[in-house]
Amino acid sequence: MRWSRFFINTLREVPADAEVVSQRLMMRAGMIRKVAAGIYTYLPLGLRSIQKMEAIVRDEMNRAGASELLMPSIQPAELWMESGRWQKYGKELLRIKDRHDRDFVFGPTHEEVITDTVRDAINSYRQLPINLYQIQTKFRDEVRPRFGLMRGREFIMKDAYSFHTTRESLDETYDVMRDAYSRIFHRCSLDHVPVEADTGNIGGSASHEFMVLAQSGEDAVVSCPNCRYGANVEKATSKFFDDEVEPAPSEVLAELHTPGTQSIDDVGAFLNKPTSQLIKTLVFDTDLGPVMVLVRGDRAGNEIKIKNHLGAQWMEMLSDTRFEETTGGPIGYCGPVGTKCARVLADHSLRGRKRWIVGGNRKDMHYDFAVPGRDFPEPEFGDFTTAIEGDPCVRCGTPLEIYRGIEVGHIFKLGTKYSEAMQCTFLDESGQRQPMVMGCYGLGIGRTVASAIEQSHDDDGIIWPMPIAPFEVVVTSVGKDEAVLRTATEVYEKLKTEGIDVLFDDRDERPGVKFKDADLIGFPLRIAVGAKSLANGQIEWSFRKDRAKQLGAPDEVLARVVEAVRAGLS
RNA sequence: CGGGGUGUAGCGCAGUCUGGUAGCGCACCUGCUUUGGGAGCAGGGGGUCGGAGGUUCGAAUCCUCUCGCCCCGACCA
Repeated sequence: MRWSRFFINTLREVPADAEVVSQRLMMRAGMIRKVAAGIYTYLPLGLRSIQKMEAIVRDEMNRAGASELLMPSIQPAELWMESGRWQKYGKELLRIKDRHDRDFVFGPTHEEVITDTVRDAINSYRQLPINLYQIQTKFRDEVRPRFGLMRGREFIMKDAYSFHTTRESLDETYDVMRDAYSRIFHRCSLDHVPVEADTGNIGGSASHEFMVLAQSGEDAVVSCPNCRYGANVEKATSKFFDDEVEPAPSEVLAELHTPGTQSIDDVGAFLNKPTSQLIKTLVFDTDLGPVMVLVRGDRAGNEIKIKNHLGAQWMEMLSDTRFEETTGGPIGYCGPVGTKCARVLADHSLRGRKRWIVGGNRKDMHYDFAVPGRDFPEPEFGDFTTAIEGDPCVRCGTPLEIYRGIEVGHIFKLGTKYSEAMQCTFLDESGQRQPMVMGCYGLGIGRTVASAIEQSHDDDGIIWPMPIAPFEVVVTSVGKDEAVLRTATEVYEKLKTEGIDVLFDDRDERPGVKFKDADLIGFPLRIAVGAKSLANGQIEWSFRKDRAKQLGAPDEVLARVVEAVRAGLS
């Protein structure tokens, strides 16, 4: 491809709303263009990277034994009512009506359609297991889209769904898919880690997320440097720590006058105690009624863990306006003694605690020496806080590390949630009708490409991993000298013949402009043909990542570049 | 959904307070010079100032309504 005939529009100035590196560079390099909030055009350069990513994913999915199909992006509401998600999914689900006023959705995911497809086509255990995937545009009406392709509303996703007769069969496919995911990210040279995850809206039993490690990641993951335990902090458990437990110097519940101490830090400062010695009380409104959660004063409650423990459909922090009537005490002085909440939970870090300093449910008042079971109902203990750096690993006790990551893939063992709701069944060997056991496997195509940029760039632009670079090589002609143009053209043609993805920068531009553009777009390899070195029969080549220039005769450079591309692809 | 901002040329911005011929930089076009890391000079094209209504002799500017977008928070694969 010749640059002069290709559609590339690089920007010298940074669009004002670009927040993260990948978004800024993709916009500047002319890969994407924003059309509306969270909705982008993939310009030719960007599309090439997207398509290369898709090709890698297809290759690995096919290798893993999955069959590609393509489902509609517009789906009838009936299917979503059948699964129950028409009610449950919320505003993120884009609902639309057709001319007959019938309800449809623009698919954010495809469990319903695939389950509908499979239940019609498959009736016998002989036809199972089966694994189907598609690469397709989804729409999720995110509250706040941001970060370009990393959190768009419209995005391209690979989603696969597997159907089985048994959980063991699902486990096998799950492992095969997990390996396929690792291969995919490995092929893109992405520094990634699979972690245990919460199943969220999709549901199911086990689930892993694939995280690309990057500063700009929206998720935090814990990782054990010793045993490789990894988990999203939403989910991560750590051993409970039974640290410096103070004995209670009194056996009698005592009132503590604590004027003007709204926050846990205020109380700690007033009593001259570290907040870890205090107990923080959180109150949530849920569909099961108000729930009180007690955690160590220096820890943050983890709403996902709490919600999962309760089995609640919805849950949110109790609003200020309803606080007093619900708990019987003012905000800032809430505590379990005399509470109106039906259920009281406590984080397992409090299990061995002897001295409980808690809110008094009255303004400017706390209690000291409170005893669970005596002064307030014995709480339900469990893991209700978010793990932090240095917590002991749940498996081996080693201090955990915390990283930021971008969730590029998420795989789930769904079990029979959808197959039961939608009667997707098969007849087993004994003629018994059983629900199929399902798995589902998502992978964000655009997000993966963006995360590659987050991991690999410098001040001047993108540094593409070879397999997803829009072009593998750029040939830059320097100057209008006839011999230069002739040699550059020959080099370009020969690379094409070798099957290399090469862009020939044949524009009538100054060298500086061409080099800056090449660095910005980030072609892994560059060949520059200029009059000075050509006078000695030499041309120049360099890698984008270190820019170290090497000279050689054209045929020699060609051979080296072809070799470097092949090495970069394998 | 709550709070805060912002909308002026393809991109980045000034002008709005104090109403009076719509500006600057980048990009684009023409010419000359220049040519190994985003050139210089000269000339040029491009705007119903987000939209609707109002006040006024006169509105980018003041008033009312509306829409889009951005940031923070809450929420969420």
